[in-house]
Amino acid sequence: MSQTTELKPRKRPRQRRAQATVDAIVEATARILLEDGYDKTSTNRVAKRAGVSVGSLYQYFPSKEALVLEVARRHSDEMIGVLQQASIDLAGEPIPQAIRTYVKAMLAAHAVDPPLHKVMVEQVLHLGLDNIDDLQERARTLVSAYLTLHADEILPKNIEIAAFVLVSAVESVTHGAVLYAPEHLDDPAFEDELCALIQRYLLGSAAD
Amino acid sequence: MSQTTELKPRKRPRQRRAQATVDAIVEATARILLEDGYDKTSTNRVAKRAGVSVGSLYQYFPSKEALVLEVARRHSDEMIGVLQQASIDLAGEPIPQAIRTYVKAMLAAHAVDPPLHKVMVEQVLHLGLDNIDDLQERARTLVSAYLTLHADEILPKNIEIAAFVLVSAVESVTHGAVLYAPEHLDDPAFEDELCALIQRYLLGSAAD
Amino acid sequence: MSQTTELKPRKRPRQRRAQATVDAIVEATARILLEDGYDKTSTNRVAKRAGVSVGSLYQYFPSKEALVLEVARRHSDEMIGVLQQASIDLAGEPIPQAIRTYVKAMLAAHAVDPPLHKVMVEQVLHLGLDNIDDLQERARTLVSAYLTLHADEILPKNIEIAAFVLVSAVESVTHGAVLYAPEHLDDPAFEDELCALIQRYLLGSAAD
Amino acid sequence: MSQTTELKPRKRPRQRRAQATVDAIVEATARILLEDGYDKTSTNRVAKRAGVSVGSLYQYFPSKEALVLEVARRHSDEMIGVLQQASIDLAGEPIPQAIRTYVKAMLAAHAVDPPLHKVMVEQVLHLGLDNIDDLQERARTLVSAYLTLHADEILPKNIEIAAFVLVSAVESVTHGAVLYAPEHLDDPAFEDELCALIQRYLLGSAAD
DNA sequence: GATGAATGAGAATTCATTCAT
DNA sequence: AATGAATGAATTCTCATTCAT
Repeated sequence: MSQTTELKPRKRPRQRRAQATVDAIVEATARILLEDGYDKTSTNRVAKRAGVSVGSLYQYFPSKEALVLEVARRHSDEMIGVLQQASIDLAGEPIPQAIRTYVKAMLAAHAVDPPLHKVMVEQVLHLGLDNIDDLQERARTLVSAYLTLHADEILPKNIEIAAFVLVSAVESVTHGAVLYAPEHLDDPAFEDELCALIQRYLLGSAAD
Repeated sequence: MSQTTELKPRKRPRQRRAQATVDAIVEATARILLEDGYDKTSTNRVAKRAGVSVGSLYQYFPSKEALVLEVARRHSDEMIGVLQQASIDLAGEPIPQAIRTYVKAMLAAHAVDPPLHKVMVEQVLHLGLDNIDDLQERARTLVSAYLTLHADEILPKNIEIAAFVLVSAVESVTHGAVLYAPEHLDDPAFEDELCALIQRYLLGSAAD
Repeated sequence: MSQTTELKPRKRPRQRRAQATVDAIVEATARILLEDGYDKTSTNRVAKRAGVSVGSLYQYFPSKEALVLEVARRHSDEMIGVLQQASIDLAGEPIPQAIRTYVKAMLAAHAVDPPLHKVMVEQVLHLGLDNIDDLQERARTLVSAYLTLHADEILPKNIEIAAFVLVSAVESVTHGAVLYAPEHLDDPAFEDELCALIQRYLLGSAAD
Repeated sequence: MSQTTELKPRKRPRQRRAQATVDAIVEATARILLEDGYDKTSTNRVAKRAGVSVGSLYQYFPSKEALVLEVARRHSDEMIGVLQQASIDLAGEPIPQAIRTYVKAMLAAHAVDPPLHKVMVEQVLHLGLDNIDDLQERARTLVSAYLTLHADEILPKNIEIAAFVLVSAVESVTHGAVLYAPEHLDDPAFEDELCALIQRYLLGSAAD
């Protein structure tokens, strides 16, 4: 499970034509990953689907893993982008509103491309890429900072554990909904319930 | 991602010697899975490690996937066993105690064999086996039943959503601890915090 | 030029069928090497020519290089066998006769399979196999020992250098004849001339 | 082993800048050849190392082989240059002195660039280039001519064979020293021994 | 029942060479 | 003249699976 293979993209495309090639390759990878999963995603097939030669693929990506990693990175970046946006608003908000912002952001992040997200989690996890955890790590940092600022308003004493619990809980509930119960995602009752979970955890039932 | 391959073990071993063979194969699989991950777990290697010929392996397992699935099934069975045990006690307990029982059970279930659990999740998820979700499904049933019985004592109105949220939250926090923060597992403060999360979610802060 | 690839044969064939397979593979390799040289000797082609599958080839040889090395080893062994035979006779003979024995042996060794020898030297040298030098090394040891015993009968004072010069000279003249002037090989005058070269080097012209 | 590829340099560079480009390419080839051997010497890599584009490389060399051949040709030319120099002196010298001149010249020729020489022999021989033999051929001509002039002063009767034996012997002893025992190259005893070998071969021990 | 030799489709990857810009 | 993106045939090697012994 060690990583001997090179994982970083090989060279930056300089010409516009090259950038188009790279994009086509990455998109083809994502599509095949979605259709048939990691094991059946062969580099030759990706190349053919992208309308380029395998050679071109290897000009920009040193290995199949690097290629898939790039797909993961792009997806992860999009999800993180959504979170980042929220983190700005959130900072100045009072707790109940901040909770709502946070939950909405996590739901929105997971809504970016649920099928792709599912593939990343189920098919690509074993590559050992940290992109997926990236989101949680950033969320943890964000929440930790916020809770520290509001330490005397909340019930939990150990902020580190609280942040871990809170982020894990929201992530997994959201995540579970994406994977197994997508109908919950559009249900406002579901969002409310998640907010309630956190709010009571942090503040007790007083706020209700 | 469709499943064309046969997944069930081929035939029950009837003689004791045959049972020993099967066990050796399954254990060798688990060990190799742990050491090198799914991709590097080849049937020939498993056979050699188990001290039998590939032919024998295929006498009992119709495919590599079936083999890995059996490892997953055994692991899953153990975890579910732990939960089952708790579900008996839990039924008659008042909410705060039931929560404690449930959380302890989930922590215990994840403590059965954390490294193997990690491998199952990271390396084997993509086989599309439902074993892993099995635990959650059973937990959901259990929790759902319990909450229905205590419906008028708890804050959440929609029991289905509540059960989903609660089970997902506990599972993922536990799970996250197993994978990324094992030090939390032995920390009683961590267990307390998880109990607090649920208790306040169900009852508000009154119980504190 | 470093050797990261595994070079030793993978596993000994145990059944007779397997031994036949291995032999077929090695012989096919030699034939293709002779016909088209190292670069065009592909493992798939060898397998097809040997009437087996590539898989079988890789069951016994871990790499293309290992395969070619085995051809070299077998060839080298044959040549060394011829030398070994002579070394027994040679030990007890007086110098002029020993020279004749040695020269005859070297010519015979190079006559084992001249075309294959040529291929080994021209196509396979770059693998860094020491088999080829093996012959010279053994010859050097043999000559060194003999010269030491007869040290007071010969002109050269430094036995190590004398052995080096003598072995190199005979080897290369023989070798050169094999590669570029095969007509010399059957010419008794050529053999005589080689003997003369050594004899005068060791004893001066007295012996003529 | 037939040569379908074009081997001659494509076009003479006319401008000085172009000549510099060609030189850079050839030098880069030599360096990579030295570092990593023939197989790992790719045209793209050579181009990058030379600081030009592959396209430019193919402007001057029609194939990889042609490129390597040019390196060989330059090296060979240098070695031959050394020999040529000696051949002028040698012509008028008496035998013992001529032998010394010849041996010195061969040692000097092999000292031009031993590592490159080794690469040429070990890595490039299989291209079937005759450059390497060039040196021997010229040496043979030179020696043949000299021996013919001095036919009645020497022991060997068959001048052709004598020249072959003599040139092969000196070449291979020198060559062997370059490849496997470079410490001998600077040892005057080694040079003396080589001279002795030839002198006694041609004249008997009288001259000692 | 067991063995392990044999299979061969298929995967990843390279690299000499071309050609549009 | 130069560039470097693109090509794709070809190569090495793996591994799940079968089947004769």
